[in-house]
Amino acid sequence: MPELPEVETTRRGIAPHVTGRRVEKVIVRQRGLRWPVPVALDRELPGQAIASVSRRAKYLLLGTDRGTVILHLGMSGNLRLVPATEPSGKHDHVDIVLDDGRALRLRDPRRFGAVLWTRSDPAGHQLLRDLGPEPLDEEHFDGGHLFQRSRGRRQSVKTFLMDSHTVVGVGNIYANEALFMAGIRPGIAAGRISRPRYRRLAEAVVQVLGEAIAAGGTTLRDFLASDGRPGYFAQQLRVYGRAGLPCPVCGTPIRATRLGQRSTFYCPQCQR
DNA sequence: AAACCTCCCTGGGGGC
DNA sequence: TGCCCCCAGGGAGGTT
Repeated sequence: MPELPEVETTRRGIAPHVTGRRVEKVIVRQRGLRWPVPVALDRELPGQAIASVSRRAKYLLLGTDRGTVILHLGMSGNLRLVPATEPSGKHDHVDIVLDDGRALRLRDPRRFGAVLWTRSDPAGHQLLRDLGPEPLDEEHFDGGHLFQRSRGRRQSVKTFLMDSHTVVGVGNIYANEALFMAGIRPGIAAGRISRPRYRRLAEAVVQVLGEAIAAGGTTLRDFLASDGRPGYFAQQLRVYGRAGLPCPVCGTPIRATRLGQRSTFYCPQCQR
């Protein structure tokens, strides 16, 4: 499941190979992703040089002089660099063919991903403009930010943390992990958590995302880095998917529950 | 406004 | 072996 670390792993993998390359053509085999892949992409991207590969939240942005490709991996997507002649598989929906004989290939079995094209500043795009701060941006994300934003909120702290208006890029896996590391029970009302505890939570978010990026992301089923290799962070998960197994700190069996329609895992001893 | 619900999609796994 | 049903999940968009 691509969360921020998986998208960042992908960005780092493709950036050196893609930056400065010219797009030869765009092949769209399946236009029906989360939103239809716009025809303007096939019309306007070919001939353009890719000037930058950046990330905002879980969106990858390929910048050119003429516009920006906005890419989202959804829940099951991966983006790999392959020889352009490599036969496409069933769920290989879009190829961006480069001038060196390689292609950026989007595979996304569940088709929750997106490939969009915008001619104007992507930061002002409807999908990006209302997003909260980047978790790895020390200037805008810290415990004080979480504390301030959560005042008066009665929703659970886990749901609050996964809301992209609070902070971007923290999906279900890393929300579970960060709350464990901070010793906070996921179901507690966001507005009732103290400033010091939010400082610990912000630190845990930064730590777990950093660890996951260092491990190349988490591969549960579909995620592959741009070179086709899986991420190895799944082996380091402390609570996610570990219902009934011993807590890595105290040995108490991990509990599973649901919050906001999402599977939730916590240690009843370590998290209060 | 905040909080909750629904929907998009496919493959894998469990039950029978 | 095969069928059916449920579940996973990001996040926009709608409803209460």
